[in-house]
Amino acid sequence: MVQRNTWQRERVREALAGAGGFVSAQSLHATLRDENTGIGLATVYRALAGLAAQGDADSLQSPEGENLFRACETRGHHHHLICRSCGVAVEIEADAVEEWAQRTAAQHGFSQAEHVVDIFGICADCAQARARERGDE
Amino acid sequence: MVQRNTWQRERVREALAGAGGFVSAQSLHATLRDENTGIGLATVYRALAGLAAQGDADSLQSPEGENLFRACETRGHHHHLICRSCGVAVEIEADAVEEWAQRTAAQHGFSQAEHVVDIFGICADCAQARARERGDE
DNA sequence: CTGAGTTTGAGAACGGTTATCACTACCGTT
DNA sequence: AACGGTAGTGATAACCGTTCTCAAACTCAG
Repeated sequence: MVQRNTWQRERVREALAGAGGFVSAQSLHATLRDENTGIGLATVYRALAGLAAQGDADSLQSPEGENLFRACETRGHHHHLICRSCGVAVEIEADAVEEWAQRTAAQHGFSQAEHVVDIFGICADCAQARARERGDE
Repeated sequence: MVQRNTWQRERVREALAGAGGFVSAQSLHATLRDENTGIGLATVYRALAGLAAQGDADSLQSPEGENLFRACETRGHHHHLICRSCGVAVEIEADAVEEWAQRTAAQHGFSQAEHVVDIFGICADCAQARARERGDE
């Protein structure tokens, strides 16, 4: 099986890179649809799965159960600080946490430890925007 | 709105406590169905959501996107070390991680930080069981 | 250019979760 | 103990994100 290059895959890669933060496959598909590319939803899912598999994209589950993807600058293992409001994500490295996870797993006799460490919050911009809106509720 | 006590909710609570590790709403429903309780799926979901809301149960998303629930001994915020193979879960406290999460969020201007920190691995028992099976692959 | 074989895209299928709604059962009041 | 307002229940449909299906289109080595 030889992987072939198609313009669709390339567009998905571009769209992902252009998104900036984490985006769902659905919204990525919507974006591409707006550009009249006619790319199918299934293709977007396939492309994203491929990108994630080769490490060009990072994926995580949102609290709502959606899979979110992001083009990753930092190859390899790292974590994210994600804005619940606008989706912007900051890549964070946490050697201390890596170490803690391994140590904790070992202490309890667990092997092959993997961990999920992500922080969700409201970024400074969104916090300001919200402060301005205050007064409705 | 006054919360009423029903035997269904009680059965869900018992079943959850009896499960030991993390279980999905679906499998909990299946278990209860096997006992000829006739409890509906919707009721199981409602009961679990209620338990989770009052802090009597803890929920997390499995990598497959299911919501898993577990009766929690430790009230309040804590994390889990979960066996990928048998589902058994160990409650872990990680003040250092809490602190790290808050600090990291603050450093990047994020507020209202929540975090997801869970470790998945293979527990000692399952690791042994697997070692015994080795030779197939 | 040609042909084998991968990829695509529309829609169906799927699995988990939530909403709907008529009916039931809980529980404070009488 | 009977009553009645109302929260809870359960069968089913609706929903939503994701994956599968399959004929047609496209890619690329030869």
